Amino acid sequence: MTSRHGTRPTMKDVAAAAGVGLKTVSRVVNEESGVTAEMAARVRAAIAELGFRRNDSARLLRTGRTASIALLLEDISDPFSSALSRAVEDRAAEQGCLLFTGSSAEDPGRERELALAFCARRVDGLIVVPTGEDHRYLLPEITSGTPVVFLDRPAAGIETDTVLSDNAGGARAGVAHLIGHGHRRIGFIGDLPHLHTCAERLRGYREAMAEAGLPVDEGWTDTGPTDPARVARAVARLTGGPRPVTALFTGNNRITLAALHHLAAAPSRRPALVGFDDLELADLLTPGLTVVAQDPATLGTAAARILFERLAGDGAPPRRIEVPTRLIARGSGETPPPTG
Amino acid sequence: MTSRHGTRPTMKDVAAAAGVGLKTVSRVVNEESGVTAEMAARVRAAIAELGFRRNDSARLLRTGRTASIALLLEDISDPFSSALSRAVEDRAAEQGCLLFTGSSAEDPGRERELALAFCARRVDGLIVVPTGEDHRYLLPEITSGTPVVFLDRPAAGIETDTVLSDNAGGARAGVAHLIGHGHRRIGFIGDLPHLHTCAERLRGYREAMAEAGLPVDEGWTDTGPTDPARVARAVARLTGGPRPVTALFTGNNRITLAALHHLAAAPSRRPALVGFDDLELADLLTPGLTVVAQDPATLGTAAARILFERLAGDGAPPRRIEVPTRLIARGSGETPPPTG
DNA sequence: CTGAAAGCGCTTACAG
DNA sequence: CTGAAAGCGCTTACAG
Repeated sequence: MTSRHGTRPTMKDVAAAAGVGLKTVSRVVNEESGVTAEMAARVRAAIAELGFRRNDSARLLRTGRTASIALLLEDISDPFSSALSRAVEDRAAEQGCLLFTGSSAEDPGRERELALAFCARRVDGLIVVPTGEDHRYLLPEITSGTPVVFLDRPAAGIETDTVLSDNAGGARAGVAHLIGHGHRRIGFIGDLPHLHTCAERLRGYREAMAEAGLPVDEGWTDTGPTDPARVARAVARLTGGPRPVTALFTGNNRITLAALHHLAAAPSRRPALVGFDDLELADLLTPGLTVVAQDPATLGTAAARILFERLAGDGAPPRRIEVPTRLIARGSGETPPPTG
Repeated sequence: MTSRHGTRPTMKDVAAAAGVGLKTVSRVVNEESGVTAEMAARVRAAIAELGFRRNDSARLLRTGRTASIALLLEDISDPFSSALSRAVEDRAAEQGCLLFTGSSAEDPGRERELALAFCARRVDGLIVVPTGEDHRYLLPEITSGTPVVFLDRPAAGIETDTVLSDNAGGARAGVAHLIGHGHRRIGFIGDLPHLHTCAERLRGYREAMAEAGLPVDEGWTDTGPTDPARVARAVARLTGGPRPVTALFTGNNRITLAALHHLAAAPSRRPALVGFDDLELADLLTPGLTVVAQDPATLGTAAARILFERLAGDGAPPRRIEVPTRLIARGSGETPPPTG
């Protein structure tokens, strides 16, 4: 191997070393037929001697594809996001595609910047867990032929393929579960109300209450930033006072976490609790945490499948897929309200 | 915007539309100086009209960089991996680099395939959490000028930059903590013993025992695949029989998890427990889980920093960085052994 | 200030 | 079977 540090041999170098034409090298590298054994051997020897490895970026420029897709998440370090990521990666690998990942950190400006950077690289397709409230900036990219699939939340301002959890249905089932265990005064703590997921889960809460003929007190719902202190205040407010709620529905994993921490620190009588999103040690808590679990593997797989169908030429109108959630009863949602 | 579906305008198209030379378009797009305001305006109008967006992949082919790095993990959906990923992504973003991520799924063949695929794309650099036992396949890539940093575990067969947790020191501190609380018979359950992390943590265990003058019984250490059933058997064996251990040190997050599940199901007297790696709800368990926590943010940041220093021309000999761990006492590691 | 030519490392389309 | 030419979309180096 005679490659100098920092200088990679090219097909041209291989061709010169083997004393053949460039195209013959290309044929051998790509295992195309129609090269005599003797020629192929000479080329292979030169490849080994020079330590040649094809530059796929150059190859793909000519080909017109990049054999890569991008996944834009809120935060890759969040368990839900990383589970999505693994599912998307596995589908991409099946298609011979590499995966870019990026975290918007809930910043719409960063989301836009990253999405456009991926498009500028000409990724074959883009999957976005959106944060921003206006995605029209992606319209030119989509029109130009870069398929975009929205995941977990719908796009705002454009019609595109979308894969969502059954947020309203899941929340409805979770709240109905609490009602089924005798609760009448149930609180809802969510994150930012303008986010689709929060709005839908709140809708599910209201539907379950309405279906059971239960009134919803003005003060029983509390939405705002996912800040532990704010969630703690909300829990304290809803479960305190003269007529406290007897059960809580928490709108996502981080809110559930913050609520659990607050409740653990305040050893007064605990409300029943059902949380949206599963947590890793949920079954080992005392009581076990009852959750409405999302299915990130199915969500990610569905988004990737649609993307690759679009890449294969599927030109049907935008699709919207809703993935079911699953109620997992473990104890915290099955405690009855205090008698009297 | 007149771009037809699937056909993107190029600089050539813009040049033709604006009636200027290609290089003038390039100058405007790259905000180079030396273009008259009138020319620039004409170009900008054409860009807007055609919906032109520079193809960065083509640009980077000419430039010789790809402004992308790759992070090869064991499994992006693992919390430790995804935390590393976020840290690396943030450092990459500071450098204007996009990030490829890939999961080897503990398959050395897959690791090799992915690593070489990233190199074939000519990523500017590669960070690898290795699974395989021989990394000499990366030697030609490194020689050719692609810097590689190993993270969490060292490379086998090549000298490269490496960023590790203080595995032995962390385990030693965890086991010493148990000894400090009166335990004399302490078990160690790890994953595959040929993995550097497992070997080092086992070494730390032995050192702590030796430092305290305590013998280590042959049967007190148990290593093998991270399979919940195997871990459960190990826990049952170590904590059962006529002379059970009174405390356990578990070698990583998944083993701790499996051990906790087994102990929760077997309501006999619980051994004291310290686990390597922190878990999200660890503080809410009863008792709280005492852990030796790694610092994935610092690990990922350190690996990325070294990589970018190499890219900036640092030619010093390979470095090895060790990141400290932190003992977090929460209850499970502070229970004394049964008296008598 | 402006632009035609050559080239990044490959593949495509086409002759011999 | 083999290879010279042209081109992917851009930048670099160099004239005008």
